[in-house]
Amino acid sequence: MDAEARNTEGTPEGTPEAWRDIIPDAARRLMTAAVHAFAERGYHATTTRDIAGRAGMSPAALYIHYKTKEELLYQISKVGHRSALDILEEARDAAGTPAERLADAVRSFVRWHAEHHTTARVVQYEIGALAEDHYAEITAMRRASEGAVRAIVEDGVKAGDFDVPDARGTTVAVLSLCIDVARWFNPRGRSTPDEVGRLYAGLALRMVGAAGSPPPGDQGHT
Amino acid sequence: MDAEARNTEGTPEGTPEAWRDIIPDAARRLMTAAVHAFAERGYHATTTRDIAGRAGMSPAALYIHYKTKEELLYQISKVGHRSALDILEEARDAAGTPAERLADAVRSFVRWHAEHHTTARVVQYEIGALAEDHYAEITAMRRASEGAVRAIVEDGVKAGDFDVPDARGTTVAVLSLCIDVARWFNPRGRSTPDEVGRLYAGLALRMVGAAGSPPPGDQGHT
DNA sequence: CATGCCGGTGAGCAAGCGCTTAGGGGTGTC
DNA sequence: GACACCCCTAAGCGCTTGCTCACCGGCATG
Repeated sequence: MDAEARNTEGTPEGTPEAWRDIIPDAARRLMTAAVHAFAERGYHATTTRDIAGRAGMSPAALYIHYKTKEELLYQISKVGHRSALDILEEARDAAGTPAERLADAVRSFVRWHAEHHTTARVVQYEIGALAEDHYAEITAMRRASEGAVRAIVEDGVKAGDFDVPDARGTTVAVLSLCIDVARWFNPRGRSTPDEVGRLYAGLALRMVGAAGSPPPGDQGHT
Repeated sequence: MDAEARNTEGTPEGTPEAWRDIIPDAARRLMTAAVHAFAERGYHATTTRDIAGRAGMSPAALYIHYKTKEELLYQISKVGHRSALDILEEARDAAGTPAERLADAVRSFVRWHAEHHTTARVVQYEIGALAEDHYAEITAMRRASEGAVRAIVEDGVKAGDFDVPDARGTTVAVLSLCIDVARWFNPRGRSTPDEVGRLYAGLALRMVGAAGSPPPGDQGHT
């Protein structure tokens, strides 16, 4: 037995809302089956027989809805990155001080990575298995994500609210911190997605030297 | 062509010092070949023929020195985790204030992940492919790493130097930040391992609310 | 009832996988 | 020269892989 097989989900975590509109039903079932299989074992270690089996279908059924196994990964990556990017762009365009917008971005981005850590793991760690053109497309979305966060950070610097000598490096660090949640988060562990989100929002504010930011975890809606 | 194949190293990054004492020579050549192959394509996508080919040998030669492909991954994981753990424990046991020790830990831990990002990628992202007993052994070393960092953080809290409401969560965040360097670091990118290390040491000090910590990147030996 | 089509299956193909085995060439010892 | 030893190779075994293809039941339509 592989170590990854041990890493099973307590709850199947449901289906991200973004997948509701994937029809027909069989295509969606195959997609969620693929997400769980890819997250547990990795793309290359997952067989098309495994995916089809989880969806309660024969191996051949997969190819009625998807041209190849790689196309399945591509669709998952696209939907996942779209969700993540929406979160960050919404925070970037929201009203409020830079500190509020950064905290909001980190809180919801982290919460997404924790709640949908199965999807997030595939989205963040399996892109290397994409074909060249698909890889380029996804990379563009990732650059857009970084741009959204950097915009908030630079707003804060301009307003004099943040103290950041290296905006680009600090942005990478903040995003990196959020993304890595997908690697270690365990739904049966000590903290809920909400708790991690609030802790991390506070940590991010400290990282950018937000003036008078309270200790991490103390700010928020509690 | 896979996206991973695009992710080639400019310089082959040499061989971590820890591998000097792996003999015979052929075993070491196979090991470094495996590290590069695993880092580029992932464990499951790498074939034994590929590893042997990179080492300039026939596929069968691999099995003279290693029982299985998995044992190769296990040896790499063990050597890599040993190096990383040594770095953190050295910083934990060093003299100096908690702030100095934390900065030192983060700086050298990050530098290791950037300089040896090929090895680090395998060490951090392929452990799921280990067999059950090997996985357990490596997991113990990872817990020890977390313990070393938490010890420094708790020292700082006790001394009144740090302001950390959630020591365990903050420790996870700091370690997570460092580890993720292996995922995004690019030796042909904007920053050197040393620059990232210094930036991150400053960010970590801010995360723990170290009293009077200067802006990240400004402290250090410059 | 006949027809066409959508969404599915069972069987299987060519290729590639991890790993084994029989054997061979170079070197040191006597 | 005979021998043993180590390191390595050529060939290939048994199996799994991603994917295909001939076929079929259920259902709407005329």
